[in-house]
Amino acid sequence: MRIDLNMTSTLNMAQIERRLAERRVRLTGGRRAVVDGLASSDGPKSAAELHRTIGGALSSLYRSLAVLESAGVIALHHSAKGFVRYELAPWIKGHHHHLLCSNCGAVDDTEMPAALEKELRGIVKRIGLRAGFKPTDHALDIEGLCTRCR
Amino acid sequence: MRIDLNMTSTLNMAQIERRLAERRVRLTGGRRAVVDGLASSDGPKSAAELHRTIGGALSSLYRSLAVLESAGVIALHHSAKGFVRYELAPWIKGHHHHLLCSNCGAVDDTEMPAALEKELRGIVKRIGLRAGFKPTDHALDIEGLCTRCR
DNA sequence: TTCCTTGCAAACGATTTGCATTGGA
DNA sequence: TCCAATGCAAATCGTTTGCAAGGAA
Repeated sequence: MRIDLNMTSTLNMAQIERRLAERRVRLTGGRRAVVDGLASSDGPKSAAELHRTIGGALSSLYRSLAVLESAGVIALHHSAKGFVRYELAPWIKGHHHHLLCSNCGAVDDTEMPAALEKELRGIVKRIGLRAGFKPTDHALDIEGLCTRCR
Repeated sequence: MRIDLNMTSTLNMAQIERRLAERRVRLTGGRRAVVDGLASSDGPKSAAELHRTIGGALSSLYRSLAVLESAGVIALHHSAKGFVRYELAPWIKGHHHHLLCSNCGAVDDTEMPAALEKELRGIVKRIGLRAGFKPTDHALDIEGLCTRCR
């Protein structure tokens, strides 16, 4: 489920720039590299993976990630194996779920058809009612074998 | 080394003992304390939380966790905030999902009614078909406000 | 005895922080 | 100019490992 880089850089990049400007957060070279790196990815990327393509000081990368996260531009994802990965926030790349390959460790995004997503929201809502819990978000991780490994 | 014999079910404990015996893994005091600590919990516990009640050396606790995990008695859970928590394996406590409170950080287990769980399995299966992915397991984390915080 | 487990301390890897330097508005 | 961003090195945090001592079979 590859995100179209051009679409992201034309349509969404303007939104990202506006959001950062509103919060007086500068979109520096390093930060833009992070956004681009994540926008052109099939799924969430770890700090180390980003660092491999971006270069520069690791600490600066972490600082960029922290700034972008608190500005709501990127989100953290914790894989089943405990790896921390980063991805563009849902309002940019859309609500989606993750396919985790138990063989090769790959994490891929998957957008669900609206009907399925609606059904899932219904389930979440009903669980909330049952448990006296007020759901605001949900994350469905599916583990199994990816296209390449099965 | 404090050993708490507050086990949820003698039945489960017998199964656990049998499984460990089969694999020639000794159920020592420290390991039993881990199992008891997890059995008496409403949700997954972090190593630090377990250590607070169990005592002893932290490294021994981690070793107990590793042994029990490779014996299939406990499972790891990575919360949305990146905290690693441990819980009894699904074959002991049943398949369930997690309610994550975004206010107080609590993680609670929730077992879904069979009908809902079946519906969820259906969704997972259909996503797998769409993406050419062969699902073996799934994890649904619901974020929101718990009973106490909402 | 001979494994296996434990405790302690040191090592480790990922991430964070202090501080001096650089760079853009 | 001035404040924010960067690089580097040191510090920190959770977790793991080496090794010697303690216990059970």
